[in-house]
Amino acid sequence: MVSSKDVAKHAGVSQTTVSRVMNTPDLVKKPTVDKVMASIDELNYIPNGHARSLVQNKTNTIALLSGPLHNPFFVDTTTAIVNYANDKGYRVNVQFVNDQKLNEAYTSAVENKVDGIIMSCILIDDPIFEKFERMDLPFITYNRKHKMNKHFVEIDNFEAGYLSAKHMLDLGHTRIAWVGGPLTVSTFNNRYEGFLHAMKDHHHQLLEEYVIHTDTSKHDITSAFKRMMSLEQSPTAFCAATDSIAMNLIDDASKENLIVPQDVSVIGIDNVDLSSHGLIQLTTVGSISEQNLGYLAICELIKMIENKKNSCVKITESVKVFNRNTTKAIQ
Amino acid sequence: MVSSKDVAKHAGVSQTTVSRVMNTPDLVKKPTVDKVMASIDELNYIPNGHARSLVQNKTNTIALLSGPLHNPFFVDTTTAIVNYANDKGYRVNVQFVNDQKLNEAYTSAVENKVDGIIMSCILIDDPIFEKFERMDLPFITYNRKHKMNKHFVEIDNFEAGYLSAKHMLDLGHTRIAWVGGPLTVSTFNNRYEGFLHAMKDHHHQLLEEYVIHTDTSKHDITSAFKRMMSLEQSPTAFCAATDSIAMNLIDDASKENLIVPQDVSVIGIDNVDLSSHGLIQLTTVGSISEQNLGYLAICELIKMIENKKNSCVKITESVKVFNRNTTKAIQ
DNA sequence: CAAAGAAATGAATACGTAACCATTGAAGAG
DNA sequence: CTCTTCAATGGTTACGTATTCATTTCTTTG
Repeated sequence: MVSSKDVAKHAGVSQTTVSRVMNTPDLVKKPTVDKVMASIDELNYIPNGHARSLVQNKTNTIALLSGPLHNPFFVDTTTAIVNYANDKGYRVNVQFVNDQKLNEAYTSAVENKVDGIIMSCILIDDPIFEKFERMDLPFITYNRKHKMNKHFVEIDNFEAGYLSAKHMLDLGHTRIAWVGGPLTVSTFNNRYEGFLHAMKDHHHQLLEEYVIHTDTSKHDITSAFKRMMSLEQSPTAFCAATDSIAMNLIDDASKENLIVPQDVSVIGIDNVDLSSHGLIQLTTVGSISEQNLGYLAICELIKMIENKKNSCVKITESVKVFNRNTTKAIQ
Repeated sequence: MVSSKDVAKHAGVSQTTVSRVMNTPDLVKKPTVDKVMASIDELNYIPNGHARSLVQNKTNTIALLSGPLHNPFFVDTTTAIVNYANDKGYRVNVQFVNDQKLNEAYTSAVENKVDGIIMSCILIDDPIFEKFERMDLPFITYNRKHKMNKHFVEIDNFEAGYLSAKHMLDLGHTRIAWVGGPLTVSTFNNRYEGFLHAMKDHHHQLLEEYVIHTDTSKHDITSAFKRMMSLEQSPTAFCAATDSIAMNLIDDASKENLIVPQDVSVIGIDNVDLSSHGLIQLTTVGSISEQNLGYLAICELIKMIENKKNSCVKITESVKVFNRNTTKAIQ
């Protein structure tokens, strides 16, 4: 492996000068620069990023701990995050984390001395939160948040759940189901709370069988759908906690030869890019500004890294219903 | 920052012993291990991956240069690649590369001294290919391949294009269009060749206006679609070079109030996960084994890294038509 | 023309780890 | 009891860079 010392020898200068040519060429006389550059080309020299990181204590790398891409929400956020970070000169280490392998992911990120961590996957009372704070390692969560209520970007999840239920109630539905996720996650928790609150505000009694908190796996969602549809009084409307769940439900419905929205109405939350696709046209609740949460978060994270400002980020985007073709008034 | 030297001092041993406790604890007496571990816990010591990489010349990091995630093909492959690599103990640096920023992506990967590179985005006669070979840096391409015809995993693209056209011909279509991508990319090139060959084999004359090689952007595909549909004799069947293009075409059609497959038939290539979704049911051509190309590629890459075997990987998966609901016989 | 200051370069060092070689002490063989 | 072997540990160095400080050379100015 050819190092800056090799280049120095070849060019007849000191290693220091080679380093200067790479980083602060203004401090080096023109002919020297040319000489060194020639040697660099000839020897095919490529600086070693690890050596640099070691001495500078800066890696230009960010760890992204994302949810799985089969959820289109994470497709949108991952794209936004990686592209913005790359534009700003940061590499991104991506991991798709299920809640089990979380600790493994944390340590991998920390060992690698990343400059910052951006993640969706954090539990409400995850102990890692304090660790990061103690380590003075910039980090931010998007979509989910920690009970400490700091360093997050989210949509107004309570309001989203509320609007979701209200939309169905306004359409005259009375048999309204909730298909959500684990309540240990702030997102699902708050959306469900909003849903409940809307039902209560409209003096609407909620059947216990109409509420299922899945583990968000396709399999679990399908079995939830089947269980509800086999009830004597099956739901006519499904409020899904995410667009991903909504799309799974619609898939399930179509495989049972049910037509959406004629037979059942489905509404999601997130307003994922895919939801506006011609074939899908999912009615959903999403940010009014239509700003990508991942984008908002990575902007803030990079600000934190570069300004070293400790200002505490708390962003909650307002939401509205995007009325498309998967919900319909009951006749 | 607390280093192994600090731990050593705190535990009253040498730095060497601390290193041994971390890596080869069998060589250290039990009480010593315990003492050191206690210090590690107390001081909150975390080893520095860069220092390790520097001395070992091994980073446990792989660079993934993927196409953009709005193409569902790359959603599937990225998931497979990242998860498998993580399972095997490798971190993955992901970049979503457009063909312009390719060189930037290369150098970022090389500077970071990754253990290997896995990429989709390579042009047929990309000079980077030889560079990697000269550097003795393990790498593999998936989906696309280089003219050197080495280190790749692909489906039988020629056959895929052939079957795509044949499918439409068998359904009785005569006005068959091709919507593809840049011919500088092996994938598009070979698929188009296959398409042409099928047309020729069936003595079918191809109209020039029925062939458009887009830049694969949504905008470009839409304008291609509009251009063709405004022809006096517009196509009744679209062979799309990828599922992503096919789904865009279907989206365009629906926005012009055309019904697929009643008004126009559309077939894709890739058999992306999303294509079997209940709402989409895209007819497409894909690998018979239904193995994810990204998975196949990352397996091979890690073998190359760990065995240091120079065996030249060439995998071409056979294909078949997955007949779903977006194509229909002409009456 | 001398003094002072600025520009250009080099020598030495630190970053944190793993690996190599050296040393110590204990156990076993003859 | 001595010699050999082995287990356990420590001292030192290398990895490749950026940085600090020192030195040399050039330029400016009174």
